[in-house]
Amino acid sequence: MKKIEAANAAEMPGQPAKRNTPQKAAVKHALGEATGFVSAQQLHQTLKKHGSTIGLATVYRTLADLAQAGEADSLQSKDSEVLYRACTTSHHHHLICRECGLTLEIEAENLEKWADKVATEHGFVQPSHNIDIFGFCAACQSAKTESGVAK
Amino acid sequence: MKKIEAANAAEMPGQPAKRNTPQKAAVKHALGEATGFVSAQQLHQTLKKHGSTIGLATVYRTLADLAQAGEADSLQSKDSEVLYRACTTSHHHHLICRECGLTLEIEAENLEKWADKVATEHGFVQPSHNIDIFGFCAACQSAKTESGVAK
DNA sequence: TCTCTTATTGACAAAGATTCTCAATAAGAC
DNA sequence: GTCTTATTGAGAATCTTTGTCAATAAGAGA
Ligand SMILES: [Zn+2]
Ligand SMILES: [Zn+2]
Ligand SMILES: [Zn+2]
Ligand SMILES: [Zn+2]
Repeated sequence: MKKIEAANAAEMPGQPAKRNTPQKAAVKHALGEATGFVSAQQLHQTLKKHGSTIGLATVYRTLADLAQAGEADSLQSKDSEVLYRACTTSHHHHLICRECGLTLEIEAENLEKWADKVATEHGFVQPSHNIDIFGFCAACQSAKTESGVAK
Repeated sequence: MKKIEAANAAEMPGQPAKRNTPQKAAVKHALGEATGFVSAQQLHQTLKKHGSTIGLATVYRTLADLAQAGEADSLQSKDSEVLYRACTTSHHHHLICRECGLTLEIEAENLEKWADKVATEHGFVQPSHNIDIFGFCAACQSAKTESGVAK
């Protein structure tokens, strides 16, 4: 029969208690090692390549948890898959070419502050953000113009 | 045999000439009508509901074109689908609760300028951006704390 | 207006990504 | 150790997005 000793101190209406497992640690570590954004599938491959027998579903679950906990940021790739990045990684944003995919890293101290301030002002905690700028790079720009597809 | 009179003025190495079709117009219109972000599937449903016999693939293709042309912004939903929004819609950003999904609209004139400036400075044209802030709203925050799942 | 070339479309298949199911396993508390 | 149950892995099941291809119809030119 079930023990109903709930009132002690760490769960009740909320979610059940989380457990620490080597799988979660592995995903977290792998995400940290990765440079830039990576997909769940990629991480799974990497982990297996390093000997882990972790399941794909677990990678997805862990990544989703990390994102929800604000420990990872996610982004949508052109290839219709979700990419993740550890939040600790030197934080920066991207300027991406809609045509060729060229990506430049952007830093903006003020922006970081602004984002956190907005969140805080509205009573939100553990703020994080997704900021990406898109456009057509100089190269693709001229390529288009030259080929007559101009304006 | 093919006519090779290319050199006249509007295509050559680039893409073939685009054509205007009622389908494209319909998607564009539906996207404009929509309030906020919508998925390709949603738009397809809406269009069919309004009598259109447009194909799902066409909706996807058109949406992709619009996004590429900078006429629509896209965003990744929690439900792993891509959401689109007509660029004309009064532009603003979102502060989203990672727990309950509560979404607040954020406006920031300076930010818009900043984003466009960054793009321009790096030689990019037709700039657009995705800026979203995440966090846990006050309600979800206290809910967690109370339930002991706190920190 | 009539023709001709070919971009576009729609239905369906195919590919992928993400989630679900469930029996087996193993944290974590006692 | 023992017990409860969160977590896991494998595979099925879903679902979103893309590719295929014959049929259709813009748009340019006659
Ligand atoms: Zn480019
Ligand atoms: Zn930032
Ligand atoms: Zn909330
Ligand atoms: Zn903006």
